Amino acid sequence: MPELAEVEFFRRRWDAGLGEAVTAVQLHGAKRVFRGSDPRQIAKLLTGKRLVASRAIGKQMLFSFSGGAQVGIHLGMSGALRTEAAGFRAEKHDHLVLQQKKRALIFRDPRLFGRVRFHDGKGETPWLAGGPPEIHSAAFDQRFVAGFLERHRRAPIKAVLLSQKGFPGIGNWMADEILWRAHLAPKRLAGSLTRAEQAAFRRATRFVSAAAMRIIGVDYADPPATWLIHERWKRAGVCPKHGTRLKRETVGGRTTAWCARCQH
DNA sequence: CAACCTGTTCGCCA
DNA sequence: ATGGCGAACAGGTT
Repeated sequence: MPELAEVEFFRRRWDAGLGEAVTAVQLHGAKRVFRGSDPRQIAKLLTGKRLVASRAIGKQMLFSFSGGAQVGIHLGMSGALRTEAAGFRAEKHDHLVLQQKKRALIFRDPRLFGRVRFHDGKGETPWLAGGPPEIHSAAFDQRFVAGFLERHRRAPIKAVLLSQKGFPGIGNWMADEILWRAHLAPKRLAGSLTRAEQAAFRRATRFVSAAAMRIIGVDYADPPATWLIHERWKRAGVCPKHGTRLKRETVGGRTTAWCARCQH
């Protein structure tokens, strides 16, 4: 499920434990999700520490603990965060459980594409350094977007929009939603956009991100019925605007749905 | 049973 | 060196 708005939703679920100490850490060690860090070190250094802050950068979440320890979580394709009552016993796909006095914070990921990283707090977390501007930030301006499109001018716009180095947090459904709203066919080469199209594209990217954060990020509510998301996975999905049957094809390596009448 | 999946990374090629 | 692309990863769902 996780694109930037879903990431925001899951991050907030763990915020229930802000200010409180971790009394015990349970993990299923040697799991793929811990690749790149030692899960036993995570357990050792988090026990007794308070969860003091959290934030998200694109699809990457960062949880900060007293003493400076940082846990980075990426939800991959099927990851989720939730809370359960204190004393919760980890089930099959629960790779990391942080017990607190009043609740348990749980990371579950059946498909194991997600990832848990750990940093002891000395200096910047290396896996976040030097990333692109967040979509909602002032630095995500026309110059940045035009420059990124130019750099990837020979790739389809859909593939470019999925690149986390240019559009942090955008995933497959948001990309289709953005291109539909910007009236751009997914196979258009990124370098072929006119200045006006570039501007519409950036506007749509910001709009879909902001609206999704508001709607899905807060309580996982449904986007308005006028959005493409409700039609794009249906076998016989139609354009919300005029009911034209949507096209479906693999573009940029992912299943892509678009309206040939709206998008050129 | 086969196909499909809201993501990333790797190796190959131009 | 840089950029584009297909395969691989894994398990659940349709």
